[in-house]
Amino acid sequence: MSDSTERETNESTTARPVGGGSCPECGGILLPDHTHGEISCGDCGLVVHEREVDHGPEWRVFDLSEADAKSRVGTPATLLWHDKGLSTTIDWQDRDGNGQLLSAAQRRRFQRLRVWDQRFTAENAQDRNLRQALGEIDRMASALGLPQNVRETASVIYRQALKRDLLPGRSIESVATAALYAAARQAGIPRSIVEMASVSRVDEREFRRAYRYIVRELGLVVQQADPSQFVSRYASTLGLSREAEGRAVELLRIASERNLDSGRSPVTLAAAAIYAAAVLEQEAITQTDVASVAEVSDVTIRTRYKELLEAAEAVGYVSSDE
DNA sequence: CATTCGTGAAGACGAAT
DNA sequence: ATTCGATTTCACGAATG
Repeated sequence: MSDSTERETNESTTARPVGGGSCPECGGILLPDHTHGEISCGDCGLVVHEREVDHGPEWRVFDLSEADAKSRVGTPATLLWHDKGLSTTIDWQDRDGNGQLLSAAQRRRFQRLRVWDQRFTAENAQDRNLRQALGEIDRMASALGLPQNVRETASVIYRQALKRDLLPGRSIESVATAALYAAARQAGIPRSIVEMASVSRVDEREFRRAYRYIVRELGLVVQQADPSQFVSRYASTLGLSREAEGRAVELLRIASERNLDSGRSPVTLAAAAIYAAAVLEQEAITQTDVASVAEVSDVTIRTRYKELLEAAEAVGYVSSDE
């Protein structure tokens, strides 16, 4: 786990741009985005790392996802492999109930039956899995007010996790939550980890673990959430003015210029900026109010909002009084 | 009296060894 | 598996208004 793990609060991981290639999910053309150093599928919009995609005839992988990378060679037969053939219900031996060998014609016949048997059990199991997951994604997305396109992206991510056999050992619910969280961030309308956990049936810990896992294994590119994306939502539930909201965003911009945002949670920064902006606009809200809306502690707001104000003064955005 | 401020200790987490 | 560093939180008391 060297370079592909990305702290939620950190900058995006590096990826080398490349042209061509096809989407591992839907087979569409991959489009390089040079400004972000990432690649996305022109058809389904999935964002993937270049690192794990074909770069030529050589297979060269630098981290521990070698097995996954190799799994991309050859036909995608994962549909048939969901249980690794461990639960075959038709005996593999070409013998009848008395141990006699079957005739050639019967052997062929049973061979076909086996194939169909596996297809049915595999597809049914995956269908059930997918149906439940999609239902959960829909439910959580509604509760969080996330639009349809985010749900679709989440379902694409979930399908890929399912296809890549990432589900065993993890609950459907945790992966569904993780997929939705990632999709919301990719769409630029993030929800906080706490918000996700509050509508999910799994706790924060489990969902975070699943999220790390699928991001790493799927090579998902999820940019750092912009703190200002939380501002308008929190500001409006607090009943702040447009002016205060604008100031909060400006404070965040200044903070980011001075690298005050590295290593800090976007939610914390947003909360601090909102409070600082309210002070500047002389709108009466308490640290506790902001803390409860953003679901961070008031202590953290204290430590951050002063930093923001200092930075703003240094730039001359506000004078030292007020 | 409510709110804000300051501080030390503690928990959690990712990164590195 | 354990350590390390940074961030966030908790708990408390003092200051402010």
